[in-house]
Amino acid sequence: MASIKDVAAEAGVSVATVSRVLNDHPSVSAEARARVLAAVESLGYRPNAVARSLRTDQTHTLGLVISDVMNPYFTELARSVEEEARALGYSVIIGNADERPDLQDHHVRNLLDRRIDGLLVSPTDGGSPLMLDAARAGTPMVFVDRWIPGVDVPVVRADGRGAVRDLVAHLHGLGHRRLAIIAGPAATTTGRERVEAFREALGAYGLELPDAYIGQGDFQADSGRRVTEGFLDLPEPPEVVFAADNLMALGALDAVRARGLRVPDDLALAAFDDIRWFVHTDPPVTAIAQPTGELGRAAVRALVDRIEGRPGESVTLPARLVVRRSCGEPPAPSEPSPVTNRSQS
Amino acid sequence: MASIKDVAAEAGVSVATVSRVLNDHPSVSAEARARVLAAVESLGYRPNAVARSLRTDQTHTLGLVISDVMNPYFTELARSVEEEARALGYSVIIGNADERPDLQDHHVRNLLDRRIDGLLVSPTDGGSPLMLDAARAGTPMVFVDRWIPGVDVPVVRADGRGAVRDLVAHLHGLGHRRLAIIAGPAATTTGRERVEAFREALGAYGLELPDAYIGQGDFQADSGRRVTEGFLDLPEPPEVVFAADNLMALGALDAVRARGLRVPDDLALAAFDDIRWFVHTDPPVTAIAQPTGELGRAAVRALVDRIEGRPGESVTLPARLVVRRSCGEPPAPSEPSPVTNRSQS
DNA sequence: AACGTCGATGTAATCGATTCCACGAGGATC
DNA sequence: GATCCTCGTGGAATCGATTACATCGACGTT
Repeated sequence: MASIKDVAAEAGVSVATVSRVLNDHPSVSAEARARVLAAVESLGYRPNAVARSLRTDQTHTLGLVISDVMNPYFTELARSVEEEARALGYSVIIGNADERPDLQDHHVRNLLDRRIDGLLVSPTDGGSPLMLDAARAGTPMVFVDRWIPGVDVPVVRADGRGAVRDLVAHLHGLGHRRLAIIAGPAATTTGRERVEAFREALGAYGLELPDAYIGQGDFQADSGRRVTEGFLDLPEPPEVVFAADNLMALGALDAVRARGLRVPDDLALAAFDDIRWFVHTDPPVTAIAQPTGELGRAAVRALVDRIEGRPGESVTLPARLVVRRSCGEPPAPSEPSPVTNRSQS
Repeated sequence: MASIKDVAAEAGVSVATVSRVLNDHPSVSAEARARVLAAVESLGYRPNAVARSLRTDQTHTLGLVISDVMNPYFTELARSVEEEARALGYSVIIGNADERPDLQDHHVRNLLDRRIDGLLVSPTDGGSPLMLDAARAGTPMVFVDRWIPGVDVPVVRADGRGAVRDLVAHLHGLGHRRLAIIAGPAATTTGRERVEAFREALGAYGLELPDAYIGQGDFQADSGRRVTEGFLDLPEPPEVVFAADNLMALGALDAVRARGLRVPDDLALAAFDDIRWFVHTDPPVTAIAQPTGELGRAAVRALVDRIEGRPGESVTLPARLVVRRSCGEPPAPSEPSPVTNRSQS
């Protein structure tokens, strides 16, 4: 692979001049520039990003550590992050923690060793010493979706409180009174908050959230199945379960189906996180939709602001309820299929 | 951030000794080793991977360029790739081409600039000059899922021919005679092969695949919807559509639903790629399942073999048909729900 | 006692870029 | 005509590691 020296030799100039051409510094003669460019072309030269990074101490790379790539929500987040980063001249290295704190640490360490310019994290747990140290040491960092309280790092996330209230209103309106939740890990902010929001919203209707109706999940499908089975075995099973993420909702669907029961007749279901497939499940699932793409983009902007010396602000965007049929009663004409075109009728 | 010099100073030895300790070379005294380790600990020193890569000309990093992160099939592939790579001591940088050749080139260039040790590609098109050059220049490379004919690069993929034959047998057995396909881009091997396998399998039953029943899709949901609408508008619409990937199947489902029609009564549906959600769609979708995880792992092994100077072989694994209800008739007891437990009856 | 060997260590070159500094030529200024 | 910029350029230091080579003392062999 050709290096800058080869280009310099080919063009009959010094490496300094080649470098100047490549980084378009003003003081290079048109003639030298042309010769360098020709040499670059003929050798198929591409600057070595490793060497450049060593010298400039910038990698133009962002690290993104997400909790679970197999979760469509995070996939979409990752995609929007990469898009926005690319637009701003950065690339992204994704680390998948699979909801495991040890793996999360592995990736954070790896990214730090590679001297990424900044780190975007959706923490799996309450925060490992490693991550806290990195934040304290001044690594530009932004939390997205989930965060760690007490750390001075901007947070970009959705506030689901309003949407959860809407959901509970919807459920109450359908006559449901025994409402249960499949919670996420208590070590995560989203795990705790969604339970709290749910409890609060129930309170507004004079309803309780008994311990037996709080199932401990881990944001993975299997836990959703296990918890749902537990609910169904209760002497007085709930009428509705609210899964704190889409994978646990999938697990709940598995459990209900395995018993030969039906949603929503035997058990109603709602989920946090809306994904495309929820439109086509049997029945379509009522869900709380986050502005995922916007979150990813805002997080990148905040991080790049930090990296480039600007403040970098926290952002909170509202989530919204999308009513479908999994809690009972057809949505009336509340969600007509967007593709239906009745203009010619 | 502490460098090797700081460690050397703190331990009272030269940088060479520090480096020897870190790479556990034999000839270091126990005493020196202890002092270095203590200094490393107290400074929280971590070697700079950028500097190390520059010197050793290895990054211990694999590039993975996939066609579409939002496609669950590729997500699963990416996950297994990362897992196996990690086990072998490599990290992975993922580039998402979004089925766009220009984006694919962007990522390949970026990865090459970063001097990744090897490249895993699932090409979006017939092969850009950039990728062909890289292969010719000796960059360790392996194609996964899709490939480019005429390039001397190992290919790791699934052979769907047998499964497609099984599918056609199943459809024929259900009485379907007018079978259509939503094809992938002709520029991709999987795009072409699936059509060919389908046509061949039909031939075995004396059935034709007329041009009108070949819809041109691009592996994205929207194209599946568009093509399906076209099929439904035909004077003689097909009885079955076979989508060449899961996203186009999702689009087909959208189209059928938008018209107020039902699967499989009005139109039967089958898909290439099996994903978890297909169990819970309305109706559950009959699909061809690839051994995705095994493909990802085999691809990494082949690539690492190449990188480390061993041959690195092509691998072809069989896909298999998973019958559900989207083509008509309940699966009889052919696919009992795996969770159903009738031991106590 | 002289020599060779071996183990532990340090010095310095190197990887491929960027960038500070010095230098020479040419033009403007007085 | 001397002085001073400005512009274009090259030389060399630098980033943080790895590693070939040199050095030196201790020890074993004859």
